[in-house]
Amino acid sequence: MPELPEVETVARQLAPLVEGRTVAGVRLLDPRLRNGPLPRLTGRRVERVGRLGKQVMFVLSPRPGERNGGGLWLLVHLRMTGRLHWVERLRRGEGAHLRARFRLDRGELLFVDTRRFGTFSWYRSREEAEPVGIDPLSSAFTPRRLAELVAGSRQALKPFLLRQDKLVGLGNIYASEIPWVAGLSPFRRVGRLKPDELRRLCRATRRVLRRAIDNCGTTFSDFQDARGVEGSYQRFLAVYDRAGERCRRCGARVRRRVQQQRSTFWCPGCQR
DNA sequence: CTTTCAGCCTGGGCGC
DNA sequence: TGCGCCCAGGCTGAAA
Repeated sequence: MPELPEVETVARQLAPLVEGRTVAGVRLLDPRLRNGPLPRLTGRRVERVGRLGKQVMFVLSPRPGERNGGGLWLLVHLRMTGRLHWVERLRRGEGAHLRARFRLDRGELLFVDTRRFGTFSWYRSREEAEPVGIDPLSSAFTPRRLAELVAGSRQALKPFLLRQDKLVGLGNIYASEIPWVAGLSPFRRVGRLKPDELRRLCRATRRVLRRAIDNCGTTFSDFQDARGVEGSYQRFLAVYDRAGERCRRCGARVRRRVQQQRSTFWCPGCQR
């Protein structure tokens, strides 16, 4: 479920609970999580918890006493239903869909994932871990840069926004919300957007994401952040999951259409 | 380059 | 209550 704001929320809430802690033990309960032998984590200190694209990033110290050993960048991709949950100690009833446990010197970090799409990956440097797409909240994301990304592309706006090799972090909800805020139709060919429209798109992207982060993300059925608290951005959703309802801006009926196998929501009245 | 399709999983909601 | 279908905040690889 998580897109950039939800992942950012998880990382921010996990950071004070986990940073500075030392890994005391790891148990992978789902063999699908391994796309290779996981390096030894025991004894490493969690230096930092953050977000890299749509993934939660754990920067781990070298193992004490290990020769030539360096730091480790562990990325957790939550995909659709993954959740990272910090607990003082595992209680009964928390075992459902538990896929991995990271025991710390205080508390425990649980990875829970109903649909089992989530993945772990690890790298030896920040550069290696860095995604190719641009982070829309970074200073590199400008109308000018956006113009370069869309140059010559015939792709429709909404599918384009989902491309992680161009922009990292957007998913199906925000890829519908952003065009609404920008007043652009999700079916517009991105290569044909005018400079003024690209500026609006750029600004809308940042505004939507910032506001979503300020509200701890969007919560539907199964998203919970690190403490089990829910986000509240869903009350700001203008079009997503609102097919048939009135557009707050122009009063027209919001519509839904399947675009590249995924639901797109938009207002035909004010998105051009 | 772009789109479509199937697949990876599990569960909730709906109509009958 | 049960069954079959559709839906789901992500992504990949193969094929058209």
